[in-house]
Formats: sequence, C-alpha cells, structure tokens
Amino acid sequence: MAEPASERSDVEVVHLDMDAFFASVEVLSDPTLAGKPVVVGGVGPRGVVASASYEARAFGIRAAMPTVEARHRCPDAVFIQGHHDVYAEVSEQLFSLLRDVTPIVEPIALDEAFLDVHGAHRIFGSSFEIATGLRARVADELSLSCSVGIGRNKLIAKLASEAAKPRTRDADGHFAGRGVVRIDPSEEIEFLFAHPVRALPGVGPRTEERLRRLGVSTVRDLAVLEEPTLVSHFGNAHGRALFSLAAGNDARRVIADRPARSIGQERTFSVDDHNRASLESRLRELSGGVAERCRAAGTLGRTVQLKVRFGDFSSLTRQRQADHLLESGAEIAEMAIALLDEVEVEGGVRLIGVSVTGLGEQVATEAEQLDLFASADPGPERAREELEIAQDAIRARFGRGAIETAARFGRRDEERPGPILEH
DNA sequence: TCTGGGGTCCTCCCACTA
DNA sequence: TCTGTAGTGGGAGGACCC
Repeated sequence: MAEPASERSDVEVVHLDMDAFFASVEVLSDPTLAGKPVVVGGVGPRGVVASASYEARAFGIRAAMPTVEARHRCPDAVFIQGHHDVYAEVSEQLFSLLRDVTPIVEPIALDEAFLDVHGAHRIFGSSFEIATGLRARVADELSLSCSVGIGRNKLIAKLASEAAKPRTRDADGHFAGRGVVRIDPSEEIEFLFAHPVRALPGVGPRTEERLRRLGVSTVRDLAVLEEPTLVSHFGNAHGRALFSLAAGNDARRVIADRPARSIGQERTFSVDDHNRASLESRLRELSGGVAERCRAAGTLGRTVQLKVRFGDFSSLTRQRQADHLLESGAEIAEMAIALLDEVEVEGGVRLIGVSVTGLGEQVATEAEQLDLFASADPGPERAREELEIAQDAIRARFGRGAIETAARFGRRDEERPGPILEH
C-alpha cells in the first residue's frame, strides 16, 4: 500500500469552479429564466449539452449528454445555443478578480482555475479567508456563484471544490452547497478514499472499466494495489500516476502561463458529407480560422494535423510536417487537403478538423508587418499572408461576418460550432 | 439517447542514424 | 563492409479533461 506524502500544510492550493457557469450567465442576461431548467449547448440533432442549471440537473440532465436525450428528460426546459463571446467576457472579469489576490493563477477553462496563494496570506489571511473573500467578490461583482476547494495539492483542492458544490435546495427553494471546503491534511486520506476511482484525474470511462475488472471501484481499493501491478496494467506513466494519486500525492504545480501547444478547429456536420470537393472547401474555411487564431496568439507552427470522423463514428488522424513555419490559412489548407487525398471519404464524413502543432515561434512584429506592406513585390506567399492579416483587421473592427470567402458566403448558417463543454 | 469542440499527454510503431 | 543495437523523431491513435 502506498504511503501518504509528507505533509506540507503551509503550502495550499485553491481551486475555484463557477457553478453552472454558461447557464448562470444566460440567467443573468435574461432574469425571467431564474428558477427554470436552463440547458446551454448544441440545439441541433447532433448537439450535446454544454451546461445545465441546477434546476435542469434535477431532471438528470448533465454536461456532454446529447441534447436529444436532454429534451426527452425535460421537454419544458429552456434550450439555448449559447453565447460564447459573452462567457469569454465574463471569464475575463473573473480572472482579473482572481489575479487581484495572486499572480499565480492557472486557467483550466473559462470557469475554472487553480490558484497558488502562498504569497497572499500576509495581505488576505488564511487560505480559507482568501477563498471566502473570493466567493463574496464573485457574488458581488459578477452576480454569479462559485465553489472553492482548498487542499494540500491540486488533486485534493479539486475534490474539495466538488464537495462544496450546490446539492440541496434551501428554504427558498434555491440550490445551495457549502461554498468553501478546506480539507485538512489530517482528514485527507479518509476524504480521498471515500471517492470513486473515476474522481481521480486521468481516470475516464476506459480506465474505470479496466480497474473495475481488477476489483477496484474506489480510491480505497486502488490504494491497496502495488505500483508494479498498476504499471503492468496501465503502462509506466499512467500506472505510476494512479499509484501516487491513490495515496493523495500530486506533484503538479500551479503554473500561471502555460503556452498553447496546438491550435485547431473542427466541425461536425448536421448531415454526413460524402463529397470531396465540399470537404476541401470546408478545410479551407477551417484552415483560415486556425491561421487567424495563430496570428492573434502571435505564434506559428509547422505541423498540420487532419482529423476525420466517419459516419460510423470511427475516426483517424493524419499529420505532416512542413519545412517552414506556416504563415497563412492557404498554406495550412494546402497541406490539410493533401492529407485528405489519402483518405477514403465516399462512405460519408461526420466531422472534419484541422490543427497546427509544434507552436512556439513568434509571428512578425507590427513594425515588421508595416515593412512588408511597404515592399514593392512581397511575393505570392507574403501577399496571401498580408491579405489574411487585412481580413483579421476588418473582422476585428466590423465583426466576424464583415468579410467572407466566396465559398463560405453561400452557407454561413448551415452549421455552427457547438460551445465548449463546461461542467 | 447516441454521442461537440478544443485541447493535452502518453504509448506504440517505424524509419533513420550513429 | 555488414550486422546488431540503441537512441531519436515523426506519425498514428487512444484516453482523458473541461
């Protein structure tokens, strides 16, 4: 059995998680939704739930559930496609508020973050006082609620915030929880052991099933197994991680600025696409979007990855490395289309996606770009990149629909990307 | 009921090279 | 020169997270 880690109760991690974030923001925008089951997500036939209010959760509706099933469970719920730009704005306000307390804030999603508060105690008090203060500020300044967990490491802090979530209705009929939960090192093991093994990071449906076959369903069961046993079943990295986590050990630090390793876009079609020319056109659109986001992030990559999901839900990926950094959507599209040439698509494609990896190098500075515009003959590649930069500027000023390619113009509203999941 | 979108990390396999 | 081996990097795919 694994030994618990040496205790360093002076170092604590805070995990903050907004409660039903997307749905709550929708209720803020439209107060008539308050108290109703609200479901945010893809509303089409292939959509899934991104966020559900606690009233909707009472019907068994959960994130990642197909919208069709959510409608079946609660036909009277209010279904909303979602407004990602609004959630991003509120999220910016949230993170600004968090960085008032500590600069070491690690964003996990729009609505979730880890905080290293070791440098904040002198000004803001104990971790519990910091967490309580943050919760009050989120309520006062954003009119939203959140749950906060405090623990010796990320694992414990995350489980603690989950324990702080709203679960029961209060006297007014509103869903309420403990709000802030701190797990003292002395009670950590009992707290941890009571969880199903699925609560551990890195344990999804597959690993859960494989563990179940080993007779493991709780963290307590898992902690009985020896490290070599887990390594033999789950490989070196995963096996050792499971062994450590079962003992409450989690060496992951809170990292404030984690650079992106890839940028991509994918799209699921409402009806499977069997036409290669149409798929190539869609790849060009996605590649343009990827290039635009790379430029906005000030980074470039040289590896293009194509992802195809077929009608039977099987999928494949193909990737290729260029001999230079990819600066335009057209270049990315060329490589993606070349990869698509090696794929049999006549059976029907459900989803297609393109991403650029191997990011790191910075794009030209503004001054360098001005020089480029001043050059007499920039060459075809530069000219294409300049054109796309100009398009970025037009979209930034007049909105995303202000300029379109001819191919895209005809089917702008055919399908829309679904929102990012929020739990 | 029938499964989105944007990511990260890990493992395995294979080709290449020293 | 040939062969075996270990290291390395690219590509493919699986699993997971939010």
